Amino acid sequence: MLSQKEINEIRSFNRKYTDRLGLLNKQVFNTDFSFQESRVLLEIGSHDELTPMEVANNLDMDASYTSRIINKLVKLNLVTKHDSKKDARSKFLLLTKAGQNLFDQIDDDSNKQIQQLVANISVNQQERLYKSLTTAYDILFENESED
Amino acid sequence: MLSQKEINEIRSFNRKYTDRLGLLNKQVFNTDFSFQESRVLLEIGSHDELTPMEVANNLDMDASYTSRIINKLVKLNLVTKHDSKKDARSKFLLLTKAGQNLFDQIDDDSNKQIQQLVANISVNQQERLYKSLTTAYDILFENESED
DNA sequence: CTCCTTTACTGGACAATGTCCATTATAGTT
DNA sequence: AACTATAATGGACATTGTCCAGTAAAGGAG
Repeated sequence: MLSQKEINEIRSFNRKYTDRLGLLNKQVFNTDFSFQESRVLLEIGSHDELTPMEVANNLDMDASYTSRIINKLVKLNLVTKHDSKKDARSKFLLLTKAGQNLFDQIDDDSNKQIQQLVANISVNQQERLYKSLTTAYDILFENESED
Repeated sequence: MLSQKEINEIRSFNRKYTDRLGLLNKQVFNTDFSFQESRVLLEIGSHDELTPMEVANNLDMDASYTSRIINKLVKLNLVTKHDSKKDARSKFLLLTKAGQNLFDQIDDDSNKQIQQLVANISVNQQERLYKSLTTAYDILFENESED
């Protein structure tokens, strides 16, 4: 059982860590696309041939909202919809060349975000941070299915 | 220097950890108040006699938006404004009794959120998680001023 | 096949959240 | 007194997110 003091320290970590990531988000990401648009695009690019519904589920977003975002990405020629042969209600989604380029750029920016996060600490401390976070990851998420 | 693989693992931790906290937020918190309202109330309750501007700065929120939230809390009788004797432009803020009650409740809920986070892992693993996160905290934030 | 229920996707309407700019009043400086 | 800066706030608006209902197809059960 965690003590109240330990719980408070974890809460403190959560607050400062999410604040820091939020700040870096604002600094690092291309302002032409909203955070959610980027998330959807990343999701589509990371798992070929997802359906809109799968995107909504994976990102825990409202189906209608997701649909609108996807349609916006389609209008911007970043994503294409294709008819499923198995289920005529479903579409599956692919990135266009431009979508792939944007994907690569967002991916780069995400790397930059981590580099910024550790920019002011020594290489040794970076290694320690990495180990701490992956330990936490393993404890919290190792017995789960997928990203 | 972190390798690309290490950066990806940290990104993966960030994604899953913030997702998890977000989910727990939704489950745990009293729906009568928005997340930002709760943040403002917690901030006012944690540091007596803040001014609206200080709240906005501490939480990195727009001054106008903060002002509106504070005024809503005042209308709900959770917060009172008092004239500053040093600066007639400023007010300072205090929780009412009801505000203090809500503060305590949100504080409880925040503790519950952490308890949920670790509900399915062994006491040993909880200790390891605690150590990992506080190590990360120290590396990232130990040479800073204040919460 | 027909009826019934469920699922995928979407649009309309709206609610909540957040941003930008201007205004008022006071402070602080010269 | 004149000028500049700051605190607080309201108006207008943009963005983000939610809810509900409708359409079309799938997947049964009989």
